Amino acid sequence: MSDKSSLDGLDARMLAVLQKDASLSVADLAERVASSPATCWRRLRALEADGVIGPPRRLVDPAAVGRGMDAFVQVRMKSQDAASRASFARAMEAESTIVEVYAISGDWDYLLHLLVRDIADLDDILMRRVLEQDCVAGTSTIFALRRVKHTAVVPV
Amino acid sequence: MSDKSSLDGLDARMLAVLQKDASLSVADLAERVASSPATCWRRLRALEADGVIGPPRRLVDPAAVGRGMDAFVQVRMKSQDAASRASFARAMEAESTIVEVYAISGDWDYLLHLLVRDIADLDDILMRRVLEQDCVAGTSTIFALRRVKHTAVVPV
DNA sequence: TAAAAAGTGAAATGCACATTTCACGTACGG
DNA sequence: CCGTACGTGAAATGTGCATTTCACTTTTTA
Repeated sequence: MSDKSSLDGLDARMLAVLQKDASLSVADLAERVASSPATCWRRLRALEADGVIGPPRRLVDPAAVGRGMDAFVQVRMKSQDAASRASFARAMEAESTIVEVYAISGDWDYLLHLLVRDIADLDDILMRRVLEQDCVAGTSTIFALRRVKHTAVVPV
Repeated sequence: MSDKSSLDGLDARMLAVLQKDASLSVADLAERVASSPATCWRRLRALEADGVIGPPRRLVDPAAVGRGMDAFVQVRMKSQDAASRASFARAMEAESTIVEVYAISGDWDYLLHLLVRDIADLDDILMRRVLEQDCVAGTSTIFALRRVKHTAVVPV
């Protein structure tokens, strides 16, 4: 897996299509990428087996379910020992509102991406799931005023 | 569309499943959420029609295609007039490596999320697509050392 | 240059699956 | 308390589609 050696032009074209719409039949996909159904079917299975693509998924529009606000929270830790990191990671996993967590370079230790209902919601989660952690020293919050661009498409 | 009034428990259960795996047949989905195929099929179509969910998609693992590095770039603008914003937005759309762009509160004007091959790649895009813009005053880059959590699942 | 290995595509196969129908239960408004 | 309107689910329907086979082409390697 993670074997990039086998990514040729056809794979790239297939991925470009499938990242945007995986509802097409193998035959339709084949036509779009100028290949045959049999070949596309085999490539598709190979991409799955190699872990390049996951199962088909239905992404939800956050705004349509009342989670229209993006918030980013930078976190500084008191200490960075293994126990603290593990406990912090566990806390992050437990909160579904926190959709992404990165360990980062620079002044802060972590960057969190949250999908919240409103500011009150954010405050609640910040208090209850982040600041409560005794390994956390402090945080800084950034609100998104607007989504200028938002895509789940990885460039191939 | 964006009509949250109609989101009941069954819809929520369906969304929870479909966000993770939309490969199931309507019959299998029905079983998972304790409902009937006919009802699930109708709800599914309604969720599509309301714009709550998009078409099925195959998400790509960035690391598996040589885009294993997440970078975040904060951008400050010289001015925030409509022309600058539009031209900046256009530049962001044009670069597929920049997967997310938010207009943000705080010291900076924009937050960019990039999926890059390596630091050289990031530097190249920063120079060519961001700093070259004459509406851009300055930037600050944050590297992700590690993905602690990463999900495309919007909490329902 | 020849033989082996890997990939391709047209066509055949069968079955799983979306979609519809219909009768029924339930909630709501007057 | 009754009628309308809406959501439900079991069962029937046809067909669209994944999957395989096989002969062929291209690439590799010795």
